[in-house]
Amino acid sequence: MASGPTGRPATIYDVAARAKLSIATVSRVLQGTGPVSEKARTRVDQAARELNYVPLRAARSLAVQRHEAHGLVLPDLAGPFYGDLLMGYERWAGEHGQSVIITVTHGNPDPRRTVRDLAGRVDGIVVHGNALDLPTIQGLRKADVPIVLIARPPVTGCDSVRSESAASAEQLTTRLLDHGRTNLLFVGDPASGYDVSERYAGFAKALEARGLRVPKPEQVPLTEAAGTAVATKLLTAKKRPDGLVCANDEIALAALQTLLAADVAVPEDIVVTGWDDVMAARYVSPGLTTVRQPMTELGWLAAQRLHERVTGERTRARNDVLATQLVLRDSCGTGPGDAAVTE
Amino acid sequence: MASGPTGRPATIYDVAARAKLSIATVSRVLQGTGPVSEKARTRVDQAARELNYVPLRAARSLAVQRHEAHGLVLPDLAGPFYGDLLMGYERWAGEHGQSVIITVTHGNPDPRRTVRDLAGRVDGIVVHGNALDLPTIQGLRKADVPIVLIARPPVTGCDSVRSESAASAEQLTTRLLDHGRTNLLFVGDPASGYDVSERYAGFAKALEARGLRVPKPEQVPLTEAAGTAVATKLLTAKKRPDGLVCANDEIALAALQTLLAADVAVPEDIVVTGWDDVMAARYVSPGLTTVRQPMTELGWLAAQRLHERVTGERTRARNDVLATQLVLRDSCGTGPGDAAVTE
DNA sequence: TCGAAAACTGTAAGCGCTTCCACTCCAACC
DNA sequence: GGTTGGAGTGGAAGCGCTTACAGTTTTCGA
Repeated sequence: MASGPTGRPATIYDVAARAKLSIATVSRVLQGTGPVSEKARTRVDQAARELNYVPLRAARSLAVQRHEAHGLVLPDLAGPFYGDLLMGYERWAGEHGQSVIITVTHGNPDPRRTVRDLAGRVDGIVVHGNALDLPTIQGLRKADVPIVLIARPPVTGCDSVRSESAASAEQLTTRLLDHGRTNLLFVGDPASGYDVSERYAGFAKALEARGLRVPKPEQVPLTEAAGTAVATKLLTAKKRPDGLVCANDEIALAALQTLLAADVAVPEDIVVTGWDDVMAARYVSPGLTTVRQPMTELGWLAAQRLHERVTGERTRARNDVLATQLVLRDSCGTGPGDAAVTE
Repeated sequence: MASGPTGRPATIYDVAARAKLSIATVSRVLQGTGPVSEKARTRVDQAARELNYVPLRAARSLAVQRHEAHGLVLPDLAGPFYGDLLMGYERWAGEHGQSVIITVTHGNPDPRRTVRDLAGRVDGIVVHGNALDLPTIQGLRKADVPIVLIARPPVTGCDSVRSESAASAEQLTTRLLDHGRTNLLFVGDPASGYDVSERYAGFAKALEARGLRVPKPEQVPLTEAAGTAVATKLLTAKKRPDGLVCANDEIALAALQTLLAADVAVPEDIVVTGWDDVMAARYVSPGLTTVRQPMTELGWLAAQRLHERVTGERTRARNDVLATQLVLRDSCGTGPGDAAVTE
């Protein structure tokens, strides 16, 4: 039997009737709240099983004023790291009985409306990068929606978690300078995200520390196509840079490939670095020097922070910054051999 | 002002009071149902904005007996293709006003309970691969939960979508045989998933068609570590295979790398093929011959199929099979040069 | 000018759960 | 033997929304 007497899905009333108990007792058995006799417990369990009873969460949510669900708003889902982020998030959520509802804003005609709708079915929202603009986030705050930001500058009243970017970019750049590079180019648009802007800031800081002029970044999207295009352009440039500090691995890999195909020696003529440590970074040769972010931990932590906010166990905003890891491979010309930090 | 008069979030009553209208009219304005005067519309819109009103979805779900949400149950989130699958799914769902709730079963102590809970908050469920065992799926069917299966053999009463596997595996294997390979090994455990078992079946069929003995598969997990291990073992084997047909790119890439590091020539001494066409497959050299699955379309289609079921616009089960694409690169020794199908 | 239909609005009855409160037992204690 | 109190249970009031139905006003044709 798949349903209640009316043919529609079984409700708590059907279970109560079958167990010859009140719905109050059924609820107590099913939720494990309040005292119930052993007899009641078995009768309810059996009735529920026989009726294939599935409690309607909407009714419970309405009654307890809690959804036990988190909203996760991402700009996109392309690339490997969103998977890791999600994995970390889902792990925490799953272990703590929270559902995760994901929403992608890229390509969405009306993100504000979508997110408002989302807010109505979750206890709090996590926003990654520029999935949402600031006014929208502030609008949610006004409606008292708990919010956690990932890879975004802190906003009053919101928690945030991100991975450290500027210092590692500076460290990476300094390392290239130490090994004799004099004409570095940053590839990737700092405006495409807070984390990217921080990477450029670190890059710039390293140059400034040496009293070097800071070149304008190559403001291209963070895609393989852009990497190919930039590298191609450089092949015919008058004064070619001797190093590319790329905003992510996609750019770096495509550029690297393009340079090699044109018989430019990497790392001898040009060094190339990326960011993210995607799988392909380990498989190209020369191996791509890059920076690994703890995406899984980031997701895990964001879930935890949001839950603290939802339950009210913490009210002061927190801004966490997780450490990244410089991964030295051959593409930067300083090899893992003399590495300060290796993988 | 962020909330109703009581300090708690604003409800439809608060909006109605502020707009000096009944909640019925407010509902009609907000949902765009029924006739409403222009004056009412503006008054409601303004009141809602001033109160930062966020409709509680749980209440609506309860009233309309519909969640407007899909559940997506995945075994895992590691690897790049879940991202693509999700992207496709989310795209369809987003365009049709459906929320997506994801659940990962791998590592979950009590998947049945988790999924039962999920069933209470969605209109239907999509299950990928062996995220759930058959009894659990049948249990959901008994409770009249619409179900769509991805990468699974069809189940009575459920829709399914998957990508073609056996024929492309056969085609790939045949190609290797055509080019003189005589001792192929299938690497990856067919028991790890229906799609993998199909790949092995296609591999076997190609061999049988030539009257060749079908070797037992190397029953290892679909990971880089396994690829490395298998390759390492082969290095010292008495009779080394002259080709590895790997169940996925992870295995293939790791094996390829290991062989090259040991000075085994690929493709001359051993050919290697993978499955999935991950990004790294394009960046290794020799490029990895592999099979590309339309993951995004798979997700997109699954969402559509589920929705058809939920709305009842279709009641007969459908089993869709999407075409895959053989991607020939240098690792299989037959190069893109003489390719029947290229990328 | 009247009447019927159309346009608009409000009342109230749910949707399926949780939980406060009241009530009934019955064992344990003075 | 009466009192207390805890365990177990049921009645009933919501939670915030949608919508059938009824009521009121407006419009428009005859």
